[in-house]
Amino acid sequence: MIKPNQFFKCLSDETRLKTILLILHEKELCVCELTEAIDESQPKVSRHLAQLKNMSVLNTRRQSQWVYYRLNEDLPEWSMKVLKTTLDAQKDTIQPYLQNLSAMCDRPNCCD
Amino acid sequence: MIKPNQFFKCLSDETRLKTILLILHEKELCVCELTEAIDESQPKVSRHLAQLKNMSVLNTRRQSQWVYYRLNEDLPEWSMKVLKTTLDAQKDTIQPYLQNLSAMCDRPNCCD
DNA sequence: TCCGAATATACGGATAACCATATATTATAT
DNA sequence: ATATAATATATGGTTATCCGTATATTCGGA
Repeated sequence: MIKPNQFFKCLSDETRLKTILLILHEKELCVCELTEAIDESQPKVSRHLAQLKNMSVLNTRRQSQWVYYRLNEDLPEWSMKVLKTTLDAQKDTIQPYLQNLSAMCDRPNCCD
Repeated sequence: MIKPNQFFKCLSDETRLKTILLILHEKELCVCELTEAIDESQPKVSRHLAQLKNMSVLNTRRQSQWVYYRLNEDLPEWSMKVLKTTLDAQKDTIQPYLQNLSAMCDRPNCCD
C-alpha cells in the first residue's frame, strides 16, 4: 500500500498531475492522447506514466498497438477523494488540455 | 496562490507531512513540541517549517521565546479539504506522535 | 517478413532536495 | 551584562529527480 507522502510525491510533478487529472476526468487515455493533450514529448509522458504505474497509481490495458492508462481501482479511498477534490478545483486549468484532446484528428477510438 | 503540484510537493516529504498533520490536529504547535513529537533534530524540523511558511502553507505567531506554527487560514478551500481527508485517513499513523506530545514534561503551556 | 506507428527504456548530464553539523539570532531571566 | 533556551540559518556533501536524445520493443498491416 502506497504511503501518503509517496502518493503526494506522485502529484508533485506538473506533468504527472496533469496526466492523472486528465485520466480521472476521461476514465482512460492512451499515451498518444496524453502526449497530444498536454503537449509534451512522448518519452517524457511515457516515463512519468511508467512511474505512476510502478507506484500503483495507474493501471494499463493494452488494445492492439495502444496502451490505455486508467486509475488503479484499488487505490485507497482517501487518495481517490484527494484526486476528486483536486480535479474539482482544477476544472478550469485542465480545460485547454481537454480541448487539445477533442481537437485530435487521428484520435484512436476507444471502443473495445 | 500556490500551484497544486507545489502544494503536493509540500506534502511529499515525510517530515513535512507529519508536521502538517500534527498542526492540523492540534491547531498550533511550536518547534520544540514538533521536534519532540516526531523525534527529529531541531534544525531539520525548523528547516522544513521555514519551507512551509515560505510556501504560505503555514503561519507563525511568536509568544516570548516560542514560535508557534499553524495552518495559513488563507489556504484555498480545496487544499484544506485535502489535508482533512489525509488526516482522517492517517489518524492511526499520527497516534504515537500525539502520545510523544502529551508525554512531554516541559511542554510550554500555550495560554496566550 | 518487412515496415511504420505506438510505446518503452537506456544513458548522461543538469538541477533540486535533503541532511548533519556548526553557528547565528532572539528572547528571557539573573 | 551575561547565560541559557528556543529557533533560524549557513555550509558542504550526497542522493534523488528530471530531462533530452537516442534506441528498443511490440504490434498490425502490406
